[in-house]
Amino acid sequence: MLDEFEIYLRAHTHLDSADITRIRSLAAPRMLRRNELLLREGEVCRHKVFVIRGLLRTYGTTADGSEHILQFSPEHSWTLDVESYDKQQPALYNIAAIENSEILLWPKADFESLLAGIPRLRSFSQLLISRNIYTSRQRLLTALSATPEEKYQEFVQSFPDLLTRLPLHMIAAYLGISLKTLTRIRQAQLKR
Amino acid sequence: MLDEFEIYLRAHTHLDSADITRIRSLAAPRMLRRNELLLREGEVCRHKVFVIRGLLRTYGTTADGSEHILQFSPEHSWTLDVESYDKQQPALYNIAAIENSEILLWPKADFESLLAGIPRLRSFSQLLISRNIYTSRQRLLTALSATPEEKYQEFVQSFPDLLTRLPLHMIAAYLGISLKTLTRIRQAQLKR
DNA sequence: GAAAATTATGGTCAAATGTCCATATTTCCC
DNA sequence: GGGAAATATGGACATTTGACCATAATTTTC
Repeated sequence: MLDEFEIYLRAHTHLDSADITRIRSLAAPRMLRRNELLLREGEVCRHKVFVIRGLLRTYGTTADGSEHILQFSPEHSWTLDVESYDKQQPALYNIAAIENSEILLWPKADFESLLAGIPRLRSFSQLLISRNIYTSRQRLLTALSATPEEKYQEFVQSFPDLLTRLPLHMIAAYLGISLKTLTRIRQAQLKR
Repeated sequence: MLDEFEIYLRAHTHLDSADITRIRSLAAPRMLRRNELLLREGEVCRHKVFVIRGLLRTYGTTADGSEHILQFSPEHSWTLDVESYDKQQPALYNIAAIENSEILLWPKADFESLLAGIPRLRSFSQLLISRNIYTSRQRLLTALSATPEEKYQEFVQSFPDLLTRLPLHMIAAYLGISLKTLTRIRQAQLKR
C-alpha cells in the first residue's frame, strides 16, 4: 500500500514504483510538536525534509530579537536551509513547526545518492528549485514595491488556505509589516 | 590571444582552453548604449548574457509606473530573465544598460548544447545559480527586516564600487525606499 | 474544567516616510 | 561649446507606520 508521500511522488513525477519505493525507504519519519524547532540558527542542516502533514516556517532573527519569516512549508512541500545544506555550514535561519507536523528526513548523503542514481528525481528536483527562484523574485519585487495593503492582498490570493491556519503576527512577519498595520488593513477592509 | 571573457573563465573555472574557445565561439558580441533596453517586459528572453564591460540593471515596473530594481549586473557578471529564458515565455522584467556596455550573447539552444557537452561548464553554472539563491534569500530578509538606513549600509558594504557609478534614485529603487529617504540618510551620516 | 498562554484588537502618540515642489549643480550629447 | 537632460538636495506638509500599552477573546495544555 502506498503511503502519502508515495502518492505525492506519483502525482507529481514520472518516477516508477521501484524508484519511489527506493526513495521512500531511505527516509526517516519524524513527528514535530507545535513550536518545536527542526533546525536552529547556527546548526548545520543535514537533511532534506518533506512535510507530510502540518505546517513549518523558516525564519530569521534580527539583532533586536524580532523574527522575519522567509517561507511557510505546508503539507506536501519540501524545506531546508539551502545554503547550510549545500555547504554543510551553520544555518542562518531557523525552521520550526507551527502546527504538529509529520515529516520525512533524508540524510544529505542518501539523498545525493538518490539524485545520482535516478535521473527523473534529478529533474523533478531541478523543477522545484526553478519554481523557488521564480517565486522568490516575485516576492522580492513585492517586498520592494508594494504597499502593506497590496502585500496582504497578494498573500490572501496566493495562500487562501493558510489564512485561517496562521496567527496574524506571523503573517505580518512574513509580509514585513507590523502587526498593528496588518490589523488596521483588515479593519479597513471589513468596513467596505 | 585571450579576450576578456576567456580570461574570466580561466580565472573562475577549471575549463580547458579548447572548451573555453568553443564556448566563446558561440557567443555574439554586442554593444549597448546607456539607457538602451536589452530585454523589454513582455518579450521573450532568448539569450544568456555575459557583461564584459559596463553595467546593466534588471527592473520591474508597477501599475503606477514606478521602477524597482531587482539586480545590478556589472562587468564580469551574467544576466537574463530566468523564468522567461527557461520557459521561453514573456518576461516580467526589463533589462537595460545603465552605462555603455559590451556584452556577449548566447542563443538558448547553443548554450544548452554547451552545457550538455561540457560537464565543468555545467557545474560552474550550478555554482552561480546557488550563489544567486543564497544572496536572494539574504536580500529578502533584509527587505523584510531592515530599516532604510540599515539597507543602505548593507548596500555600501556589499557594493562599494557601484556607489559612485549609480545615480541615487537607482539605489533607492534597489533598496525599496524613496529618494527622499535616501538623501536624508546620507545627510545624517555626513553630519556625524 | 480551569489556569495559563496566545491571539486579536484598540487607543495614543511620536517618528519615519513619502509626495510635491523648487532649485542648484552636474553630466550628457549633438 | 552650449543647450538639454539628469541629478542631488532641500522645504513643507500630510500620511503612514510603528512602539507601547491595555484589554477582551480565544486557544492550549495539563
